[in-house]
Amino acid sequence: MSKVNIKVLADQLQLSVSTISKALRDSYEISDETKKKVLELATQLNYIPNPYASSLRRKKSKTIAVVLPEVADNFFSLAINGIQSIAESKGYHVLIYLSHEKFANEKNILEDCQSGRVDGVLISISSETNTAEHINKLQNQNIPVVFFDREQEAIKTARVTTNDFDCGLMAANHLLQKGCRRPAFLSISQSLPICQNRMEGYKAALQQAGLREEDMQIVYCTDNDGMYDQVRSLLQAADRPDGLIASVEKIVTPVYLACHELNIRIPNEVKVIAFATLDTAPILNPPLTTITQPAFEIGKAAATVLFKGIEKSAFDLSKERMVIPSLLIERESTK
Amino acid sequence: MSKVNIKVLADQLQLSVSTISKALRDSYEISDETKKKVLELATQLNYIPNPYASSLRRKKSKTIAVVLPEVADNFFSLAINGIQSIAESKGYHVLIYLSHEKFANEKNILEDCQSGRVDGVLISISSETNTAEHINKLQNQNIPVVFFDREQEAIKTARVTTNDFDCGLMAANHLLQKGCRRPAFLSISQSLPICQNRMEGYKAALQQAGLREEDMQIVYCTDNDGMYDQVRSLLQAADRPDGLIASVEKIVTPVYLACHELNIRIPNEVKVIAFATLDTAPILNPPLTTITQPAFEIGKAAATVLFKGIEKSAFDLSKERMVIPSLLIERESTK
DNA sequence: CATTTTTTCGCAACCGTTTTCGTAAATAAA
DNA sequence: TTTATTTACGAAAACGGTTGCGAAAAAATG
Repeated sequence: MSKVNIKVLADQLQLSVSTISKALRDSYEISDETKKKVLELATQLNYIPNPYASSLRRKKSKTIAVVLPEVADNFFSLAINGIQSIAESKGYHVLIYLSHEKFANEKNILEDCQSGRVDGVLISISSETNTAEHINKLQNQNIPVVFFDREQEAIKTARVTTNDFDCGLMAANHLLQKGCRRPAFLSISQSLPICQNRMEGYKAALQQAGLREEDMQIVYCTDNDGMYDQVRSLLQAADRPDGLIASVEKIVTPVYLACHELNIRIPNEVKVIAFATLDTAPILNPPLTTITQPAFEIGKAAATVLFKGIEKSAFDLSKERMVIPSLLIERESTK
Repeated sequence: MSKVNIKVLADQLQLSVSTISKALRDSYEISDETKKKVLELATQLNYIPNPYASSLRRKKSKTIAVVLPEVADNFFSLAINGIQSIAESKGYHVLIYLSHEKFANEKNILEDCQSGRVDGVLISISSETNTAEHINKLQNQNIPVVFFDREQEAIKTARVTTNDFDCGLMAANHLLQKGCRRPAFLSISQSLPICQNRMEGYKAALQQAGLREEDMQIVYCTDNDGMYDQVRSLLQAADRPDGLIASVEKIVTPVYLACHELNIRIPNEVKVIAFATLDTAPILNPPLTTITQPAFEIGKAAATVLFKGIEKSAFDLSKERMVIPSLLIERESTK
């Protein structure tokens, strides 16, 4: 209701609008005396500057966009936490956009990001995304983009990921070491580097162990709803695997449910390891061995490097590539 | 780099800036012919309007704020999903702010929201919040505020919650019916209505069953990190409860861990029921009986009513009070 | 053909803040 | 005292759209 802006302050203090503005920004051009008067009246009248007017003039929005496939996922919500913590400390605001794993959505979102609404973009691409143009367009507008976790390989910019290949290797080796002879790999996308790299690690481990390519089972659970059925039929097959690697968190519940349903005991009949940051992992039945990604740290690191790109446009993001290792936490599901 | 704005379009088409603007907004004042030309050039040059310039003039930001205690919680992330789905359909953008359960943070956030940055606010208050002024200030600036889940009772505005009292009653009755004689209630706040209401339901149920006030055990787990220890010492006490009601999701893991650690079997020695939207509930050890809140629907409903308040300022939010019931899903933990 | 109405567009103010530049007064240097 | 410099402020033009109003041209009406 009050609509108190700089003009109101100026009128009441018999000063010019520009003087008020400078006083509020603590300019050297203004005397300490008037600065104090301005500050006092400002707090008294509860003056709050209009960010959009400021953005318009300064061409800085003090806002970043976070684009992700979904938010109901522990990895992503922890990453948001990390991002938010950095953004807050920098005085930035965070817009959240969800692609719901659809390329078309992601494209629309990035298009909007070209408007000047945001100073930079943090993105974890959708599982459908396998082209780069829509991201390139953003970069052409001089809007820095940083990938976290799910990157698009063709784009030259900073990325913060975890050691996916190594973890794929570790996960598979862990299963082999625990006695699995035919572990399967459950993926959600043929294009996502995280899935591909984890899978390559899996393949490498199996190869080193002397298994042939045709003995490796890789199942793509692309359909979110059909996941349970896919896992179920995999476990009902004659040559069913004796180990499962869930490449992302959301595969865990279908896997456990299918095993319970089919009376397949974990870890006796099938061992399970999952890439997940589930905090319920230790209380599952049985407790789940996880490759736990440092989601919070990834978010923080990605935001930190993004702000470097935002704050000095000379900064070359394309050289930045940070890998924060995940941890294998052994629990009952692979005992 | 391109910096294509309305002026560029105007120059290239030998038209005035205002004509371009009106054409883009499909004004009746502009002929179909020129509209077409403008649209064509606009798409050709990849013109994207500056939202802040528009916001400044029209005094509409097409943006809402979502203020919540934390995002790494299934309830809240699902609620965000619901909110986002409505916002997206309305062409609105969503700013996320986290209070981390601190009143001071929440206050700062809401202060910023008075700037004109957002057209409305959806909030689930922090567990520390027990005053109303900071929210009132927002309303005085004519910025509609809607509560979801965690409301502040002194504020007159719309709220979307679940049937907390009934669920507290249901939860306690369920335990009683399953044979518990001394169920305890685990809360996180003395001021949050959700906790209070659920607790009142619990008390009512126990009273109806003939238990006296002094036989009711109510434990406040306010410290996030100390939760495990608190639960542990509760379970080590001589008069330890034979049933536990976790009033919020994040209490679940500490409870299960403490029980496992102390070798207290669920449900034989202690039955557990929790307010939670955990999708891992069915695969916990043992599967967890939950009061499952309709988080997504609450988010959707809250956003929907907020937009009513935003779109017509005549709309009286204070009368809106929607209660979306939760579901008791029985599983092994209370068998 | 004169007059009224409609169609189509441009001018200019405006949203609230920032910033360049000019200038009067105060102070310092000559 | 005169000149140079510093201090402290104001006027006005941005930033990129939006919108009320006026007006010329075209169409409709009498």
